[in-house]
Amino acid sequence: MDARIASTRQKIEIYGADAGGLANCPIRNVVDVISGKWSSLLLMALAEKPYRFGALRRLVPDISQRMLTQTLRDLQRDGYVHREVFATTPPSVEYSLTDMGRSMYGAMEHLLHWAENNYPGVQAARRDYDAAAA
Amino acid sequence: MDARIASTRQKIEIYGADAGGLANCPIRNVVDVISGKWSSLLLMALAEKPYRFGALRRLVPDISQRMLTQTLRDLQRDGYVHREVFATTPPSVEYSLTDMGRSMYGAMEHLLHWAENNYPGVQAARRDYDAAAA
DNA sequence: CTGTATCCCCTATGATACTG
DNA sequence: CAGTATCATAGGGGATACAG
Repeated sequence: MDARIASTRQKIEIYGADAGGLANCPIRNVVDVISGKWSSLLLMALAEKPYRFGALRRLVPDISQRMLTQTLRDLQRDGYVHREVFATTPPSVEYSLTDMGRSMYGAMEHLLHWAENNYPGVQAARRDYDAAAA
Repeated sequence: MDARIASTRQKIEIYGADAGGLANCPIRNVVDVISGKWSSLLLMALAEKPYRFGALRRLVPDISQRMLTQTLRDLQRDGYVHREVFATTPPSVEYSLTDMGRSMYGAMEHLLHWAENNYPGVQAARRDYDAAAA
């Protein structure tokens, strides 16, 4: 048997069923964060340069304040985003990618680019599927 | 202004706010599918070789039949997975990656590998964050 | 300016039972 | 074997109001 097959099967079995179920699956733990409704957009923004809270809000106009706060906190908790408070009046807070955040973004960037370049193909497949179903 | 910044800002503004909101965002449309609870695991499996329905079920033991069916159908609809029915008795169905599926998986693979290799760092960041909060 | 605190809804997922 | 149908549930996400 191909070693790669055994390897992947093992990974799936390990992370799929046993202790803690998927809770301990690295893939799940990382993908979960970037799969939030706003995470990829915010990571894209912060990959360019640091932004303040209000600036991010303007950049992603239809995000609610609650979700902006929460998504940033989640990204910070996992070590992707650094939060720095400046004791100005009124206070300002700047968000930026950590080294780990940049590293992770470098890995997910491939997928984002694929999405942009191949979206027409996905749309076409979807149309075909829906047409066949009708 | 850096052209890359303008480019990304434009993307975010385009996909963030206007016609249809995020509904027409390529990134969202692609990431949504792979961000399902089981999608990445199933894509990993099918990237190795084609599998039959029951085999996938055994490979990912804690997926419900309902979710296996639905996830596979979603992946098929977007053109990542091919579904082939064999007129045996009882009938058997084989799932495999399409060319587009393999292409997409090649792009997301970077992230999956990053996750496996850097999960300890994420866990550490999480511990630190939680410890500081307590 | 940068958040928290509530309330509410909707969708994703699960459990179970049934079918060609 | 490979699904579909139905019911139930938890949590993600939005709207709004309040606070340091």
